[in-house]
Amino acid sequence: MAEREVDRSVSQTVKAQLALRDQILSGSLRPGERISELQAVETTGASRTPVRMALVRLEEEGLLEAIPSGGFMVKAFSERDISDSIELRGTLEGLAARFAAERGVSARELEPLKECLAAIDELLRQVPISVDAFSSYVTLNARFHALLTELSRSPPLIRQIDRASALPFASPSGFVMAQSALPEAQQILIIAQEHHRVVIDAIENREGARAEAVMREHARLAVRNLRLALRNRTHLDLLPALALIKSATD
Amino acid sequence: MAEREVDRSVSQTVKAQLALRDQILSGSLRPGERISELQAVETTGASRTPVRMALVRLEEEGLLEAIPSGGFMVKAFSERDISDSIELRGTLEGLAARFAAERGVSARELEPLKECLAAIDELLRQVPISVDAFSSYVTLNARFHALLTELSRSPPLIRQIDRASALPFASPSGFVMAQSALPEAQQILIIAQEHHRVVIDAIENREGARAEAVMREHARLAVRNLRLALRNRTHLDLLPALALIKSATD
DNA sequence: TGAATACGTTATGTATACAATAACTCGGAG
DNA sequence: CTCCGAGTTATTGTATACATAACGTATTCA
Repeated sequence: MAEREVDRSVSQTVKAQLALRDQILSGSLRPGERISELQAVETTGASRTPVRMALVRLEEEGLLEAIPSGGFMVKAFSERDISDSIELRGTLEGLAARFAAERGVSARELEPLKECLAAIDELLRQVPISVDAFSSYVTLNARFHALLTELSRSPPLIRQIDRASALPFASPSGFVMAQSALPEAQQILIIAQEHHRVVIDAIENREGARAEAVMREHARLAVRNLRLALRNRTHLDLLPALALIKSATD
Repeated sequence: MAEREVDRSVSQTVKAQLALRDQILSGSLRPGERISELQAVETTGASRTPVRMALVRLEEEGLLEAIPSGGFMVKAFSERDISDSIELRGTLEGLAARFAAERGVSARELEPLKECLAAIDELLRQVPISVDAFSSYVTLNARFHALLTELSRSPPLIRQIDRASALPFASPSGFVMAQSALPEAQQILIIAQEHHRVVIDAIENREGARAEAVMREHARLAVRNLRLALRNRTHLDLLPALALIKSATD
């Protein structure tokens, strides 16, 4: 064995996967760029076998694309790919909300959602919102969406939503950060929070159709805001996740 | 190198993946059963590295589940998991139909869909439908759904639908075969065909909401029929794909 | 001078050896 | 008789060596 430093706390495969994902999302690896296994071995510290397993997982996750002649490259996305992904996720979350409403949710299960809601309310009281508060918002928002998804009690649906969220631009942190650069950010967040409130209310009152509708509207709001953010390209360098957008790199 | 027979026409990884998937779907490997790598090496003819890559892919595909202590087991599904997956797929196909309607589709692009429709009409003229005709129907139906999905022109959505369809019970062949055992099969297929007709009409007339609604109804029909099929357990041994249902194995 | 082919280099696909961990069994003690 | 523990075995995780295919470069021929 070489002088390789082996971290036994997590598996080499997971370590490599996280490291490579970071490199992709941070923009170290550009869209369309081929990923060299040897290079990945050096940067991640794992050997080729776990690196290859990580590459396969990232391909299935949608961040990488297999090259026919062999190997993998960083996938490139169009602006429409991204807005479609957001709408897709909203559609799935709408289904989750409807399932939750139709199948019934106890007050105890709604408790953490309401706590999340209250915490976000607290943050939004700041005008204008600080960068730190925005960072907290991103975390809380992600937590809210994850909890809501769980309420569906449908493992296949939860799994699929996780997949849809794996695409970074569709993840809360992705598009919420995009919105943070906008002057309209505060107003947007207030509307989004209103959606959160309505979906909980609809679930409590077992109104499946209303719960579904508001989550879809929530996604449409996000799509509109993404478009706005992409028009204001001046702020886009703040958004590493959006480095994946093909057209932005040209 | 041992006396191993190496088939160089396809990659060992793909070969192993196909072989293992077959074993799972055919019921050779039962739900909850642990998959031994060594055993998989023997049955697939590939070595451990490609076998492991195949296992990772099948896990991402949803057929396998990682065991915390290491290795993989065949995933087990409840009846609700399956009906949820069908509804999930219907929801995604509804979105695809809406995208197609809203974004517009040329007559030329609709041509293959209409050919598919006509071919199915031809099959359904037989009363009662033969087993061979049913087999053809499964193929044609899968083709119709695939073509419809393509019309959305949304790579992320197409990808996600493929994923949702990877779960065999949600795939056309899976649940359509389940329906084939039912005495009501013929009537069901006629209604399903009517849905196909409506969605094409809606797309032609650029009625997004109607296109989406009919695909969702299409899925709800499938869910109802799956429930019917599961009540008639006498026919279920004909349906290897449904061997994945947890409760059916008890 | 340009194009095509052959050769060399590099990177991926595959196989296997080695290491570490988890499960199982057997034995002993309470 | 049961429960706990140590040893052993089997299986997975990791590393690396080898095979093969693709790409780039250089040289030669037209």
